[in-house]
Amino acid sequence: MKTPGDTGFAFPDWAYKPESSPGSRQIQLWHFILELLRKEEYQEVIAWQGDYGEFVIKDPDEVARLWGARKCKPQMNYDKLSRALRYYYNKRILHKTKGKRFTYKFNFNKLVLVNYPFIDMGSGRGVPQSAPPVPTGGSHFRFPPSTPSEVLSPSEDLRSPGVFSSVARRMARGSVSDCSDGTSTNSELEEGVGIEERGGVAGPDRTFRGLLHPRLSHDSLFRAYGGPGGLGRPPPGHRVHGDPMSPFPVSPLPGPGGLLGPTLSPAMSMTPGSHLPYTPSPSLSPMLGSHFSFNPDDMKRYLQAHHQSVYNYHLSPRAFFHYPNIVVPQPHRPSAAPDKPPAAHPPTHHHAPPVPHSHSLHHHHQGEEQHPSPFKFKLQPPPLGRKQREGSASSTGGSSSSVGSSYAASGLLSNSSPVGLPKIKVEPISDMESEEEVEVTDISEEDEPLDDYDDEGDVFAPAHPANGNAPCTITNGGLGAIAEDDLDEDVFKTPAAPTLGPLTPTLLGLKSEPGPPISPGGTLCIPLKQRFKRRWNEDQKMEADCERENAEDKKVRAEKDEVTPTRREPENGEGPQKSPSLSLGAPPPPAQRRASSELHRATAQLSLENHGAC
DNA sequence: GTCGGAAGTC
DNA sequence: GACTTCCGAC
Repeated sequence: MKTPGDTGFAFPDWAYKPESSPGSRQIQLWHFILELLRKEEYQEVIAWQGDYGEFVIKDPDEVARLWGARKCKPQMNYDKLSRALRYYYNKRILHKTKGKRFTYKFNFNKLVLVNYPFIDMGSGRGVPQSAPPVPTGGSHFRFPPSTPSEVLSPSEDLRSPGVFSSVARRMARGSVSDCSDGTSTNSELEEGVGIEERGGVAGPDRTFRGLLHPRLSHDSLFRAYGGPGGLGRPPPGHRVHGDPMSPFPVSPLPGPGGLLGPTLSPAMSMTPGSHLPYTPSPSLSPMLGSHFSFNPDDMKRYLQAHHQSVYNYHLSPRAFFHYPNIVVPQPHRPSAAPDKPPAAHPPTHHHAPPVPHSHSLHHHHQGEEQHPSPFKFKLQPPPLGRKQREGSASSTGGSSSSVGSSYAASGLLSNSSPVGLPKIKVEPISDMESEEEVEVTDISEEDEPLDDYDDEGDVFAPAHPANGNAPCTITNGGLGAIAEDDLDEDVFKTPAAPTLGPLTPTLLGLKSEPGPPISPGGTLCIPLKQRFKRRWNEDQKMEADCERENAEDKKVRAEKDEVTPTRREPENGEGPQKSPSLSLGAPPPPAQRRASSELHRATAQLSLENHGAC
């Protein structure tokens, strides 16, 4: 059985520290697992096994019990604990080793990133105090050296908590539970770290500093990996080509028996293909060559890229908006570099300027649609939603390739997309607006010709004053969501039944445009033109009827006139007093009615000219 | 044994 | 947010 000391399977100290659990003041399960893994006394309970980062829970019940003790959950059992572990799957912190019972594998990529939310990326986000140094600017990201003697002086060896294996050995004692005393969530580990740090660096960011001794230069730190030739060259025997299991284009981790040995975090190499769906970054493409570089800039770029891959499981453009210089290659990894637009990504583009943050991009997007995006995106299009699939099936244009090309060409889901491009769902700012967006899309598809898509606006939406582009404006977040799996179906599908409510104004404004608007009172407000037309039809019909009646009337009158020739006078006098159209029961003489119709017609025309609409 | 949804807790 | 609890499905 391997012990952390034997195998070197030990994580950096930050990984064991509860405060390195972002967003949680309590110890997290993966921390606890690491904690157990590093303690020899629990080797019979849980231990590293197999591939790097892989561990097996030898005694599930005991692990559950320990976990329950730590969390003061006496009812804890392996079923529950394993459920918690399974939640790590989605977080890419852990994954299951299939076919091996009780065997899991850490994804160090994720752990690094979780604990290195570092990359400032211009967002102003600070590095957590508990986080180790990160490869930004003057900081030197450091993975644990293989042995203290390789890199560190004896004093450094003693002081640097970065020498994980030695630390781990010394740490492997004491209680696991913090439930009883409540004084420490990581008692013995913190104790150990504290011991070291008492002799070394203290302070709120002691871990950070502790991991990066001031005396350690970048060169000295990475020469261990770079070999005698300095940076960029692996030592003899070191694997040169990218380890598919490694987060690095060329793994800093040697294989078993490699030069660096297992003192590197066991999980560093962990997550292969499924978690590394692409070559870290084309901007690192020089690293794909025959030498590996731990150049901090390269590291930074790598980690930036990987930051995306891990945090954004499906290369959501939402995140790439933060790092627009990152071009995500298509699956054919080796050709990633040639895929790059040379002009946009010259080799000298390594030292990319600070990438604009999402906010600035947002701004940019809103105000400068006419300008081609300076950012080069090469993102896979989101999976087609149902509606999209149906649409593409029925239409000749809008192939999936055009989706991709539209993404790649503009870098933004630009409204300047030519007709024929697939209609792009724009993620709303809120769920509520999502509903609106769906409506907008539906409307535009069904009721509006493409010509009506607003070239000036941000979305494909009918150019209608009631539309109101505000909710349709693409935000960086909104755009990003296009590629989000979880949104794909929801966003693209046609809502079963539009729910009125807060959406009503927008919906009505959009949907009702072709039809008659609804008056505030709820009655249909028939357009004036239509009303006059109806009136005209009525008049025409009435006129025909009246002429028929008139014929009979004449006949009757002729008969009556023979008897009472003066009876018609008063009847004629009633005519002007009654509108012929309002007095259907007693129609005026034809001439009068004709004059009335003419009057109506003239009135209608006049009204049409004077009034625009209802 | 493993998985993941759902609801609940803190 | 990070589990915990329960549970049905495979």
